[in-house]
Amino acid sequence: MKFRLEKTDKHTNARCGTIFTDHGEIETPIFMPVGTLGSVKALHIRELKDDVNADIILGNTYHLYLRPGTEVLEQAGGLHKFNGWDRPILTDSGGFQVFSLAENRKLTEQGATFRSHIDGSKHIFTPENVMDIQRSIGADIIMAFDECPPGDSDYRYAKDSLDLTHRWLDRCIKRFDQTEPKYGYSQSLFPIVQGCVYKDLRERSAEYMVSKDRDGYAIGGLAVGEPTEDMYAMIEVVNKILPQDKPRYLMGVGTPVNILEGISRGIDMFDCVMPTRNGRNGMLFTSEGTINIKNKKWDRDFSPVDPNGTSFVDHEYSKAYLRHLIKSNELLALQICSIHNLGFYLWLARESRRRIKDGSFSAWKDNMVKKLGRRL
RNA sequence: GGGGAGAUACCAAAGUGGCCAACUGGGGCGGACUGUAACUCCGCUGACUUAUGUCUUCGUAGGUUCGAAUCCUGCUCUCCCCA
Repeated sequence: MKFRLEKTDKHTNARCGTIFTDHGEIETPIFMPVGTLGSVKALHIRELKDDVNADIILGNTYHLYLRPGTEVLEQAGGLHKFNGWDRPILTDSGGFQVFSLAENRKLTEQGATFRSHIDGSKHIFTPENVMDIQRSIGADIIMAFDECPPGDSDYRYAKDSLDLTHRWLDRCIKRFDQTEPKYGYSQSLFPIVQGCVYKDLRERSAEYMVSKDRDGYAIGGLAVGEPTEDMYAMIEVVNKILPQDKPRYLMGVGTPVNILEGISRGIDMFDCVMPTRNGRNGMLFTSEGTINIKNKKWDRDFSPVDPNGTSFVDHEYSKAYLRHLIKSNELLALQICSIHNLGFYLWLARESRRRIKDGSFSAWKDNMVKKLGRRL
């Protein structure tokens, strides 16, 4: 995997570039739809490609390991062959799942033990087996196994957690570098900067990650309960240290405003469940603000779902019809909402890229941030 | 014609003397959701009120009782079975 930095904004730290993988190019800034179980919920690959126009999607180590399991994935020839997606894939390591399944987890130096949410069976993740599993899944970009502490962790906990994440990273890298890809194309391992909301920890973590000289770097442990301003501050702290010539991935973030603020602070890659999950729950993101399509006020609004939208669902369906579908529990509603939201997120990333290129990003972004926070 | 059962809030359905403005579903209204255990979760849903509270409700008209959705009587309506 290679990254080419193409332009940096004059007024902000925003930048654009291209990531080259064996499954194709990714133009940054980019938003990556989340496809936890090997599928972006409610969408066909055709819609992802032709309508949403996603360059890369995510998969999740934790979920895919539990089901269908690495044997099936290996027999299939990797996740790309299994799900038919021939563009790049990134897999998360499962570190976040260990955090979000807090009741069942147990962290030790060796790794994390947890119980399957499917059948209650006991499992262990270690830096080594998480690398092996991600080799079997075969994503183009794979993530280090980290601990993701809660946003309100105290300094002591944050520091111990960070040290553990760093020791685990060394083991991840060792195992990764000792093993080969299984399907004939290359994979890249991204370390994950942690450190909660503590500046010195974040700086130390970023410096440690950079010393490992990998193809790209992720910032994790943000948008996990800490104030938004703290999140922005941490991004700034970390991005001062991360190298210019490598992509930076802000994990799990976020709202459209979060993404614009992230871009203007030098983030290149984002992922978030928000467009799909919130979409399935009736929340639509538009360039004018946020809509709860379930609200009664839309029941006779026959205007298009989003007149400014880029996907066909935005023009083919009306708000009133979409409201009717979601109130009636029709599956089509989930599809329309998900396509719309992903289309919007991808548009937001592409428009940012275009604006960075032509020099109009800063003013446009300030104006967009004002509009995007609105509730319609 | 004979026999039986029942009428409770938007719908369905508990409740058979005080803890009942009334369980529980559904529907309705609103909210939440940030590296997806999520077509999920959480509120509200008689009226007025921020709330305490006050007022009006369990087919209908009376009655018994300190007290009635609950007991008694009349009326109205609905359903089932047999002819």
